[in-house]
Parts: sequence; structure tokens; C-alpha cells
Amino acid sequence: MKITIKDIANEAGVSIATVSKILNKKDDNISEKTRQKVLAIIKEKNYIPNTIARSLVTKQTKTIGLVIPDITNPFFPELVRGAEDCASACGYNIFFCNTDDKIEKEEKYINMLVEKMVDGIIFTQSANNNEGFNHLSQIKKPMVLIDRDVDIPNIKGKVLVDNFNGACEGVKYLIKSGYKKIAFISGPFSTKTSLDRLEGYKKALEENNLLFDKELVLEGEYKEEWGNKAIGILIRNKILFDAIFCANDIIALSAMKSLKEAGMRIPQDVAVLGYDDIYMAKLTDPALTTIRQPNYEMGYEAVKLLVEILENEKVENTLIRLNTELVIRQST
Amino acid sequence: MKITIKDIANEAGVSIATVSKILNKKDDNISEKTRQKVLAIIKEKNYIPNTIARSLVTKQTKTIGLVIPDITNPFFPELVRGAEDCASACGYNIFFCNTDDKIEKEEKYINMLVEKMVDGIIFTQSANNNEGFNHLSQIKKPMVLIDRDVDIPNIKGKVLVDNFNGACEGVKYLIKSGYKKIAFISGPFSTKTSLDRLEGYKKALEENNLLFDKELVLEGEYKEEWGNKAIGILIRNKILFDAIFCANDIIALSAMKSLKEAGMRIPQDVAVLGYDDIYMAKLTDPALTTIRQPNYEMGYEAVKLLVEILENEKVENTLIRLNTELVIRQST
DNA sequence: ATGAAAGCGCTAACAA
DNA sequence: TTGTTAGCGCTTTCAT
Repeated sequence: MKITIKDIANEAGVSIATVSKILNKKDDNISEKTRQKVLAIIKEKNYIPNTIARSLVTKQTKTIGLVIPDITNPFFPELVRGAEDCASACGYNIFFCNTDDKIEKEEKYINMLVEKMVDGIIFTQSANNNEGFNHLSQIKKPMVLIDRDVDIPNIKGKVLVDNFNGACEGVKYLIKSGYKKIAFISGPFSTKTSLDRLEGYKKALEENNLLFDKELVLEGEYKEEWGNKAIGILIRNKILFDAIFCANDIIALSAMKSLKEAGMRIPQDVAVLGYDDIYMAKLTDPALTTIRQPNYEMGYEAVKLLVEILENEKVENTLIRLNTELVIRQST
Repeated sequence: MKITIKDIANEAGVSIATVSKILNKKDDNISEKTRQKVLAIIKEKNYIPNTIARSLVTKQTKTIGLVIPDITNPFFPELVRGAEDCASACGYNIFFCNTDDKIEKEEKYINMLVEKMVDGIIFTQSANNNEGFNHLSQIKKPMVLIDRDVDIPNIKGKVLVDNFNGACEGVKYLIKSGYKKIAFISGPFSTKTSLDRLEGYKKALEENNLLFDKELVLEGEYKEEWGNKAIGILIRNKILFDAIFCANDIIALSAMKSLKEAGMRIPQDVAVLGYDDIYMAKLTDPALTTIRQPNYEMGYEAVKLLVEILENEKVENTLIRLNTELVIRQST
């Protein structure tokens, strides 16, 4: 049988109110003697307070929902880890949800989260849908957006990455290393992320007086297969290039594979620059030069921000923009 | 202001009991007319029941704790994804925890989970500690163990992988392909997992009348660096080998890197066999032959089993052993 | 310094 | 067929 605050009170010969006060450190005017006695009994009986009951009255669950597309995508584990670490440090627990970029799933999970009375939600918007936010707009829970920038009405904060400068810096490095015909194997232009990187790419060319050639820009998906396909297109269309800048590391890896299969040497014949710096980037052959996204920090900062919003109203509508870092390895 | 069951009852001109019954589909003897009316109002008011309040009385939260070492380790995302998918399908939510193989963290999280009143816990035991289960033994929540086999008193079920046969099959394949001096770059022998694989390795040798040479077995950690180190040891000690069987894919990748740096060609000079089949295995160069662990299924089956235990007492003490699958690629 | 009591939103036995 | 009521375990106000 589960032991409750009442059992403790009985055992100690005090009221449950007293026990509750001690439990919540609102024990300014509780005699040290009873405090010690109660504490001792709590320990002895191995009493664990029932958070559910507490939540019912305090209206907060110390729980936050984390909604991402897919933990299986190497981009997310670090982010999730960062979020979890911060949550744990702040005394929060995390409900974890994968939406697969599907609106129905988003909707279902958001509902579940609201039912479970989470205090707030961390949300990574699906890549696809820039329309149907109706379901999201209705939610009154504080939300902070992460990684992908979209305009949803009731957002309380955003944690984004400076994709423009990240891409720009990376491409500049490529140029400085002597590469001139740099292909950009991009993600979908329906995302701000891809658009920003494209701008960064253009800026780098411009600053170095290189002409922007739209043949060198290929729009695709943030998926492994796209790297392979893109190289196919480039080669088939006999487009000349001496370097490729990939929208993420998975694409870069699969592109590297295709490049090798086509008999090109990396980085002698063509340089490869990735984006993200996933775990595997350092283990590839050659090790991948890439623009590191601070994924762990992103997750961490997002819940930090959310907790701040939750615990002291003021900080609403904050935008945190994190910087990338160029990690130079052997593929360039 | 949050809208409650009372508001619905008022609006509909019925009692809260009636609304509750309809909500819980215990509406056998509620007239279709009131049912419709109430349902309509629920919809109109966009009423979302408060699960917290419900849990307080029903004593179940429809919530499961998932405790793993580290989501950042490529082994876990698929497992977590499987767990989450099944949970979601069964109407459960998942609290997600990373312990970093640290006992204190395990303890802290388990406590948090109990406080949050999870219905059950899915647990991957830390690699290191075969001692201090005191904290775990005290927990009365149903627990199912996953991946790593240890004997903890109050476990209600286990989902494991058949490491013996997995390793055996893999090594046999290596032998059949003509490799004779197969090094085993193992994980720590403090884990049953590693021990089982070692036995499988031995069995395969034996069945093919090859002598077991303990110089070819190196015990280390399930960490990337170990692959690199192990190759170093092998080479430094001038131990001859024409194939390596690695305890997991990360080790295999880092070993492949070292091998190449030492000027050996894969698979001509030395074959590399991994274990796990992580996402990246197919993207390496050459693509890695590996023994696929059914990680997704493992996670999925674990929560399925837990839910069964939770919802109909009978199935206690079940052991589910999943099979591996040899995935042949270009590294052998 | 301590306790009585109301109430959080809901379910479930029992009454009507 | 529907409603009344007693909790679930806790916090918090207000007395004492």
C-alpha cells in the first residue's frame, strides 16, 4: 500500500498541513523539533510525495512536452539530450513525441500533451506544412519554437541558428581554399533554414566576386537519398563543379559515396562541405568538414528559455540565435 | 480560464456524473439524446479532460518511464523510437531519461518517475554496475528490462537479443568467405552481452575446426575510441589477422579508419564485421557488413510487453528474445 | 507554531 | 436514465 502524507502526519502526531509545509520548505514557523521528527519519519517510511495530487492543486506539473519530427534522424539526438539535461537540471520531466512531419500526429500529440497538463511545449515545426496551424494556434500552453523558424501566432520564444552566417562562413572557407565552382545541394526552399543558407552562399560568392550560377543550386530534401540523387543530376547534366556544399551531413555522406563511385577523389577532385556535424562526421573517410550546429545547446537553451517563461512571466517573445562553427577536417 | 467537466454539465443541464460517464464510454444507459447534446457541447467548447484529476482517482497515469544510458549513442534512437511508437499506439506517453550509466542519475530519475506516478518503467541497465540495485529493488512499479540482461529482483519482463547466435552466424559467414584469423574486438566482459557474443564467436570457430586464439580477443569498451585503440594493439603486437569482428558499429567504423590509415584495404586485406546496423553503417566506405540488432522492435516489444503486464496481470515474467540478422555489405 | 477545512477536476458507488 | 456524494492526495487560507 502506497504511503501518503496522512500516514506521515499520523505517525508524527501532527496535521497533514504541517507535513505539507515541511515538504514544501514553507516551514519558517515550524519548530525545529517537529521538523526533525517529521523529516525522520519521511525518511524512515521512504515516503514519496504524489506529484499528481500536488499538480491538481498547484496547476503545474513540472513537465514539458518535446515535439520533434524523428529521433532517428541523426540531427535530433543531441538536441533532445540537451533539452533533457536542462529539464532535469530545472526539476522538469520531458514527454517525448515524434511526429514524422505529419500534421495528424502533431495534432494528436499536442492534444495528448495538453491533456497530460504539461506546463509548456518545445516544438520543432514540420518541414512541410506552412499552412495548417489552426490546431496549434488554439493551444494556450507556452510554446517555444526550435530550429525551424515559422510564424505561429502564440509562440512565446524561439531558439534558432544563424544559418545565414554559418553557410556564408563555410562557403567563404571553400573559396579561400581555392575552390571556384561550388555546388549547393540544398534542402527544400519551403523552409526558412534552406533559404537563409542559400543567402549565405550567395553572399560568400558575391564577396569574392564569383558569379552566382543557378545551375549549381539544387533543391531537394533533408534526406540521405538526396545526396546521391543530386550528384547524379550534376554529373548527368555535365555541370562542372569542384566542390559541393551540402544542406546537411547525411546528404554529404551519401554524396561522398556517389562521388567516389563516380571515380572522383575527395578532396583532390572535389571538396565536400557538410552542415550539422553529426556524430558520424568525424568517422567518415575522409573525415567531413562541416558547419557545426550547436544542437545540444539548442535543446538546452530552448528548455531554459521555456522554464524562464514558465517561472517568471517577463521574458516572453525572446529570440535566441545561436552561432555555428566551422569544423575543418579532411574533405576540403 | 480552463473549462471543466462542471462547465459542460451546467451548459448541458445534466450532472457531472453523466458527463463523466459519456466521456468514459460507460454510457450504456444514457439516453442517446443527452449523449448527443453533451457531446455537442464538449466539441463546441473544445473541452479537454484533465488527465491529472482523472489519474488521481483511477490510480493510473497512462504514462511510462523510459530509462536509457544516452540517446546520443547511435544505438538508442531506433530503440526509443520503437518504444515511443508503441506507447503512442497504446495510448501511453513516455517520460524520457538519460542516465549516462551513472548510478546517481539512475536513482534520481527512478525517483522522479515514481513521483510522477508512471504506470511502469522500461529500463536499460548501466553497463558498469552489477552491484547497487538497492534503489531499484525498492521500486514497486512494474519494470521491463531491455537489451542488457541483469538479474534485478522485481523485474516483470525482459526483452533481449540473441547475441550468441548473432555473433556465431556472423563469424561463420566470415569463415565461409575464407577468412581464417578473425580478431574479436569486444566490449566489456562484465556485460552478459559481450560474454554471449564471445561464446558465439568461439562456437563458430569450433564448428569450423579453427583454433581459438586468445590473442585475437581484445576486451574494451563500447566506445568509438576503442576501435582505434584495438587496431593499434593488434598492429603493435604484430598479431596477424585477416578479419575483425567488432562489438558494435561505432567501434567498427573507427577501426576501419585506423585500418585504412595503416594502409590496409578493406575487404581485400582485412574484412570488417560490425554489430548493430546503425543508420550510418550503409553510408560508410566501404559499406559495413554487420549483424543487425532489431532495435526498433526491441523498444516496441518492450513497451508492448509492459502494457500487457499493466493491463492484464497475467503475463508476468516474460522473456522475449529477438533474433539478429546478418546484413551483408562491402566490408567483407 | 499548528491545525481545520475547503477545494483542485475527476470517477464510481449508490440512490433515486 | 440520471444525480448525489464521497473521496483520490495534496496545498493553502484562515483560525487558533
